[in-house]
Amino acid sequence: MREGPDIARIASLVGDPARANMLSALMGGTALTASELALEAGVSLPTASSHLSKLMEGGLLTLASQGRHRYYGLAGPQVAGMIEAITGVAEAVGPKRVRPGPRDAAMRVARVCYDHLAGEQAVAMLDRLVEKDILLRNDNEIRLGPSAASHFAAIGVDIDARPRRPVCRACLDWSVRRSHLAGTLGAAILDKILAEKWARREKDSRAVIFSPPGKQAFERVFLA
Amino acid sequence: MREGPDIARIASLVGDPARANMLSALMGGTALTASELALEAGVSLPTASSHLSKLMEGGLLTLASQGRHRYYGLAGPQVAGMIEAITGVAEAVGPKRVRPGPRDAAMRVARVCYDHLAGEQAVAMLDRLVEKDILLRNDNEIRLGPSAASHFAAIGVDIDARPRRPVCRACLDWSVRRSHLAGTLGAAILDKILAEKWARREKDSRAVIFSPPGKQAFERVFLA
DNA sequence: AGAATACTTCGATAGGGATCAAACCATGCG
DNA sequence: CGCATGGTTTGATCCCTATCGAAGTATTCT
Repeated sequence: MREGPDIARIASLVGDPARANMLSALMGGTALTASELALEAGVSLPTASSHLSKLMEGGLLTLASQGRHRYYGLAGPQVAGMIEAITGVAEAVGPKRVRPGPRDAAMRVARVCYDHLAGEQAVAMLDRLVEKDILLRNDNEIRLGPSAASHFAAIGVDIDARPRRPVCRACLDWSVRRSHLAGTLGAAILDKILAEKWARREKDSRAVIFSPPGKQAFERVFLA
Repeated sequence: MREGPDIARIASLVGDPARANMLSALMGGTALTASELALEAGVSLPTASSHLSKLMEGGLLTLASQGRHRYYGLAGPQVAGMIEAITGVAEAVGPKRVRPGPRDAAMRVARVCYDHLAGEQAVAMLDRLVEKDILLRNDNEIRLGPSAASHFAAIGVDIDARPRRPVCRACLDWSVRRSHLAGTLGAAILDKILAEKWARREKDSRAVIFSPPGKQAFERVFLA
């Protein structure tokens, strides 16, 4: 018998599909609420809550209460590194590499990340917004630039005046490994894209499909 | 719902105590047989066998058949890295740091690693043997030096002439994070230590306790 | 060939944990 | 204050899997 650090305990925490999904969702560095995580994991709220207590007790998560919202986040970079390592092995040994079908390709280009846009398009958009000093970025912190208010007003995107969660947030893109824009502004932009019918959501998938004219419009507004 | 690499599957493989113990035991880089791993994990042979098939199927292990012996080893450095990462988190969040009792201290000094000696004493011994060119070490590969035969004959340790497993092998020490000597030679030396009654095994523990004169004898023979 | 060793498969059991519905707290809004 | 919303707790169900004994297979030793 072998003692030492209880590695089985930690691994079994990650070993449940629901919890694994939650942890993956948190890999972006963005803290999420219990409901969001329940949605992400595909389980009911009580089940998610139970899982979250276990992850908390296991020391894998931190909790930040803001009013009636409780934001769960990864406990630290060491935990993130562990998830990374496990993900790496899973990718390597998972020869279930069904050839990336059209939907997977579409997912890389643009998809929904809970309430905002992710994928290559979203990464490019954030790059451009920072380049034009509309947003000011300092590592993972993103703030509105001086011209942000007028800019977003001009293109018809509402900036939440008194938001309950951050307006801007960097969220690490799973496929591109670079950040895209989350937060209420990210959500508002996705709303705009869907409202203008520049793109539609694929049924039962997170993929977001741009129509040809929609793509042009999006690029003119956000990538110009 | 979230797709991507099946991280829960991999994590749950590590998440069982028996399997976690096996994987920890294999972290030294030394491939072990099913019986050895069963012993290490504290389960019966059939149970161990079942776990090993699962680990194999999960792609975490490799199998090298040598006659009626089947040596299981970690599938590669990526897997080892993952175990390392999990171990790191487990150590960090495990505030169960009961102050190291006397048995734990003894474990650090000297303990049994299946059939050979591990711990500070064992690490020091390997260092000294390499320093004196009795063993020749190249990273994780250890060979007998020219004077090895006469040296070990002189101190009464038999070197297996036609061994079924390697005579020398580097095994990473859990507590010291440096290598000690495994293989048939490592086993023969442990035999010698116990036969000469320089030390005794603690009951129900891997700790090895040297008597004061035994310690002197050991140091004269192996650390001089 | 026969005995012994190393290991796996089969079968049955038992226990743990994941799940959800419903009831229960807590915070914010009007 | 009440009502709605976000979250947790409780309780009951059910499936999954870890476990071991016993029997089966393979390889080496004599």
